[in-house]
This record gives sequence, structure tokens and C-alpha cells, in this order.
Amino acid sequence: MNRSSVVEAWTGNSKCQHCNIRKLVLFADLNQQDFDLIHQPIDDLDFDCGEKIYQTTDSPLFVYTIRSGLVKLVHELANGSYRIVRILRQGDVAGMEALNGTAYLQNAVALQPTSICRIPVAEIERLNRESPRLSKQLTSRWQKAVSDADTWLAELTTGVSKRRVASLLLYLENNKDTENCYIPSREDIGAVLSITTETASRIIAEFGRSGWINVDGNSARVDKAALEKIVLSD
Amino acid sequence: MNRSSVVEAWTGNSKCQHCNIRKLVLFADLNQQDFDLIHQPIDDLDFDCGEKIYQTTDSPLFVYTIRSGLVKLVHELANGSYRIVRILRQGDVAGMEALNGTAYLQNAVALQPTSICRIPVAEIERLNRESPRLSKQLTSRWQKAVSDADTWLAELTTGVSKRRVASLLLYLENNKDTENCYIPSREDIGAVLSITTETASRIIAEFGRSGWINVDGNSARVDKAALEKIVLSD
DNA sequence: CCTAGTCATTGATTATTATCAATCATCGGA
DNA sequence: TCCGATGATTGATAATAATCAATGACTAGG
Repeated sequence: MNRSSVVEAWTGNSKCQHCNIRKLVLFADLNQQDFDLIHQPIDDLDFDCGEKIYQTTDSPLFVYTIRSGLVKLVHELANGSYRIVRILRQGDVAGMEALNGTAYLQNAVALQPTSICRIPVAEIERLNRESPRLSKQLTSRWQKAVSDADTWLAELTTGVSKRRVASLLLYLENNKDTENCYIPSREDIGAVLSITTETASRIIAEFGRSGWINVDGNSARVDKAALEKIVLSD
Repeated sequence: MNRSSVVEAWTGNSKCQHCNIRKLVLFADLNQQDFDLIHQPIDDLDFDCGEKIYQTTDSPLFVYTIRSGLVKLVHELANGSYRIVRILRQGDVAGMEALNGTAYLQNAVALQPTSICRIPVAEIERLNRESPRLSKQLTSRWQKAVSDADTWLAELTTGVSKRRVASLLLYLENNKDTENCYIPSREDIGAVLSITTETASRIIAEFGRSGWINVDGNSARVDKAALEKIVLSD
């Protein structure tokens, strides 16, 4: 198991209220009384690059909130290949399908050192039953998941591959929480856009030569205007 | 406006409980008391082929349940092109983003003569507040929307176009509610799979010549085994 | 410091798909 | 009935991306 250390295990009435990103996450609207309803521990976990946060074979007992870092949702196909259906960041919720009692639909894998909160489904159900303040955030998270999925489908799988790569880079640029923009491995770019590793590499290299991006390891500075022109024209 | 006739306008405590597909829809778990909470009319509307059920510029005041027929969700892109992000059928819910107070993300267009229930968001919010029995169905509908979106992304945009067309046909075959399988126009197939109308046409014609499908107008009989072989092998 | 392993890049060739263009089939209305 | 419009099909060619193969860059571990 790749599960990293539990940084802090606690039971709601202590640390959640002082969480420095609480306004961004599922518990944004909760008050003291609501936190007092929480019985099971909500664990704060750290993952390194490449570690699995959950996989499709896990019992769907938890929902995960990303505190920092980046996470890819990897959907495995019957023929053995795989696709990345989304990249999640700070404030995003993963594994919401557990709320419906169904198995996780994808594997969730950290792309960077990532910190997450692991919330038991039972606690969410209790809160949702006994307090009205969670349901608005739940609706909003569901909606974000659907909307992100639809946008990925519509934007990232349309047009020639140069346009698609530009579109993905803009997505990453607009959703970064650090100074530089994270650039996935060429294989992962391929798995997002349904192109081969080689094609992804050629296009990233060409963008670099054109000065539209400035790659350094797995991050880059990005010329948004130039990429936007490609996305619109092509 | 293309809005068709209101077949029946009613206020919850009359017809919904006797709806012959109620077990399939959002109100599956509601009881008499719950229906008594409904104040605004829930309209039963009919649409012909090509008619718009809602569009992105409409005020997001309603959620729609499909009673029969087929509906495409059409996502318009900045460069003027469009993509079909999903095809919905009996029991599916469209426009759930209205529950979050955000604009509709796509246009919804009938592909066949289609019958839908138009439910005011205010009524869903009231029920969700005053009765616990709706929330399970809502969670389940949200989850289906996300899961469908992810599956479309992963399955229908992977591999060569022959594989993608086969995959779409299998999806339509497995989700049909009539004897024959609905075959979209070649342009719509293209908008689902991100291929050109011509490529879609060539592949459908070839499948027909190979005897894997038997097209008659906009429906077909489908050789599932043959198409599954293509999806897996290619 | 050297080396094996991993990932990125690039080249050459083939396969796939888009584009442009023409023809065919069908259907509703003059 | 004939006509014009629309959608489906097919062909020829160009553009794009996949495949197969080799090389380069970097890193962790002996």
C-alpha cells in the first residue's frame, strides 16, 4: 500500500473549523453545532507523486477533498488501455460516487505531493440528514463534477491535436495554485487527449521552440495569448 | 418558440403518483404527503424532432425528466463548432445545473418525438428541505450524470473512429427503449465522436455492407457481438 | 564516477482522417 | 408530377497522427 502517513486524525470539533482552506471545501457552510455531529475521524493524509489515493476495487467508504496538490482520475478500459478523465486540484472533491453506494469509477493518483482530507461517507450522510447546511455544498460539488466532465469532453477532445494540447495547457494554467503551471508527463497528456505519447511530445517540444511555453521539468511558464489563438483558430 | 403543447398541467397531488414510469424518475420515493407539498404546476410537455427543450440562454428555473424519446445535449464551443456531450433517454434528468442556480450548460434538443416533465427548481428545493425522501434520488441522478459523462469521455473518444462508432452504436443499442436502435444523423454522430460527417457516413455505410448493422432510416438492427469485437480489438 | 533505467525527443514511414467535390436518394410543397 | 432542399454516400487528394525505431537527457543507486 502506498498510503502515506496520517498527518492528523481528528474528530471534527477540533481542527476543521480552523482549516485554512475551509471556505473552499465541502464543509464551507458548517457551523460549530454541525461539527459536533461528526463522530468518526476525518483523516488528513499526504501522498507523494504517483501514489494511489483510492482505486476502483476499494470499498467506497470515503469521499476525498484535495487540500493541495494535483490528482488525476484514471479510467481503465476493457481493452487494457486507460484514459485520464479529469485532473483535480485544491478544493475539488473526488470519489463522490461513494455517496451513492456505488464503487469508485476511477483510480485517483497523485500527480504532485498532495494533501487530502478523507471524509467517511457515513458522516456526510449524517450531516446531510441532521443539518441543512451541507446540502448546498454537495449540490454545488456534484454540479462542478458534471460541468468539469462536460467541459473536458467538449473542449479537450475537439479539433486537431495541437489545438487540444493548447486547450489542456490553458486549463492547467487557469487552474494552477502555484506560480508555475504543472505540465503532465507526455504519456499523461496523451491519456487525457487521446493521442500518443510521441504526438504529445512533438507538440510540447514545438510549442517550446515557438516560445509559447517555457518548460522546466514538469512545470512551465505559459503564453496564454498565443495558446488561446491556437484554440480559437484551429 | 418551438415549445409544444402542454399535455397536462397539474399540481403534484393529482397525476404524478399514478405516472406509469414514476419508479424510474426523480420522484420515485415520494409519498402522498410529499406530493401535497408541491405548489407550482409540473407541466407535461411534448416535443417534436429537432425542437429545443431548453437552451443556455434560458433562465435556469426548471429541471427536466424524460418520460419517453431521446434528447441530445449540445455544447457550443467558442470557435462556433459544437459537440454533443450526451444523449439522454427515459428516466434521465436534464438541466440539473439549475439546482445550483447556474445557467444551463448546453442546449437540449429532441432527437425523436419526446415527452418530458418540467419541474420547477423551487419545488425541488422545497421538497428537499421539507422531506428526506427526495435527496437519495437526487444524489443518484447527479451520480448518473457524472458517471455517464465520464464513460462517454473514456469510451467514445478513445481509439480509431471505427472503434468509436461501434462503441456509440452499442451504447444506443443497450439504452434503447423500443425494438429498434436509434441511429443519429451522420452529422450528429460526428458531433458525438469528434469526427467529420463524411467519416461517420463512410463507417456506417461500411458496417451496413459488412452486415453488422441493418439501417432503415434513423433506426437499425445491430449485431452486438460483431460490434463488441471491434470495440475490444481495435 | 559509472551505469541501468526512465522519460523525452526526433526521424522515417504508414495508416487514418479531413477536406473538397460530386452524385444519389428522399421528401414536402408548388 | 416535378423541383428544390436536405442528408447520405462515395471518390480523390491532402493533412494529420500512429507506429516503429533510434537517440538524447537525466537520475538514482552501486
